[in-house]
Amino acid sequence: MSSSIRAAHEDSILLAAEAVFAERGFDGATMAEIAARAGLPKANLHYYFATKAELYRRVLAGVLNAWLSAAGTFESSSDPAEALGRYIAAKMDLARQRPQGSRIFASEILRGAPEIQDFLDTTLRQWVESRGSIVQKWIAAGALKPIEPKTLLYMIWATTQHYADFAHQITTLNGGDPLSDEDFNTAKRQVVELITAGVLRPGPKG
Amino acid sequence: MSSSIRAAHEDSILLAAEAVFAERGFDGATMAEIAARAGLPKANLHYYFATKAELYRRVLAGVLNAWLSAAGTFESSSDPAEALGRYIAAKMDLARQRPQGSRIFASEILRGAPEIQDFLDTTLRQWVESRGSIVQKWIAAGALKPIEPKTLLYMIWATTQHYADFAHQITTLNGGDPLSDEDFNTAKRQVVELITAGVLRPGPKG
DNA sequence: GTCTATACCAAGATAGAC
DNA sequence: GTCTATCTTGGTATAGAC
Repeated sequence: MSSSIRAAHEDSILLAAEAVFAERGFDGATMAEIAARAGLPKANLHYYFATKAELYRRVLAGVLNAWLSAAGTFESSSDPAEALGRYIAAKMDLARQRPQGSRIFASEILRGAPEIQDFLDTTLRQWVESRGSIVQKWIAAGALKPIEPKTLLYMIWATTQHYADFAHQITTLNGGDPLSDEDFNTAKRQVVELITAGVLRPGPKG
Repeated sequence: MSSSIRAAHEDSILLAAEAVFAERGFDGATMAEIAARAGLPKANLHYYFATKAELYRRVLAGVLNAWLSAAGTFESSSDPAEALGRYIAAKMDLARQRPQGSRIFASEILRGAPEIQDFLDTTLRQWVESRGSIVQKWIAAGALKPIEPKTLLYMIWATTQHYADFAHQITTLNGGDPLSDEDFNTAKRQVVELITAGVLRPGPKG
């Protein structure tokens, strides 16, 4: 490794930045707090990342990568119920394992997506088009009820991401304790069942 | 009216503040921008609202009132399908008519609800408990599939609020144009059908 | 190549004018 | 009672030291 100090410091800064951006949003986050969590003097951050916006973009890149990874689980190969169930489960797992990423994404959209408009216009749009076609195909085959594919996708995104973005509210309504693994897994199963039961056409085979 | 100047200025400030807080979040919003939109010199705002936080709290109060208004449509009187459908429709209408309020609420939860923790702990918690009991009753009566009531409520909140909170993403995926009234009403109908079809027990009567 | 003292600016709040 | 010139703070970024 050519410069292990740089690599190590960049890593700890990115880790700290992801946490702070998730908790405070872009404007609420301060370089001082990120530096403190990274264990570095605040002025030092600007040596590794020229501006706050650049650091934010680097964090966002990691978030979008994780999103794409989960998005890849939506496959046309298997039957609709299995494909949808797998995708919903993957999105629930992502919300559970990387809640900070989901919150940063939500915050970015709320602000009008100044930094990820390109991602929305290209990658996301193509993904929605391709998966929308798959849903249309399933509908045409009589496996799903007729529905605008985007309505289904939005419901899946909204519901799964809610467990990350509104975790604070969920915790409050859970008596102040974060959802246990057991409760979360129950929710995951019920979300999968509720959505699939809602869209699957009740066929002759039941 | 004892002081119409005060009343008029407070109103325009609150209106401007709601828009700016929704677009930029608490930290991103500036008194200068709020003042500009309200058509007042910036320093003047502090005469009507001592601090930025106080102005924010006043805006939040209006947002929570609108939420409560929609929440009141969840009634135990009618049958489950009708009650759920009515509530989901009311939440969709709220998201359409007051998207800024939904965004401010989302942003506040993302930040850990520093200003509305009391609302979550008291009003919201009681509401969830009472409506959860209704859902439990419907399940016991065999009208709904067995499900944790909160899972259902979270799905309704997440999906309906998504149309306000992620409107920018939805617009992008709609080719750059905001959803038309027609498209939105179609989505509303499909969301109602999808969720009710997902939770209603397929009874002998069909 | 790595780090820090310092500059500069924007934003919220106040003291005091009208 | 209404409004504004001014202060202060805290935050990003830089110029320059080690």
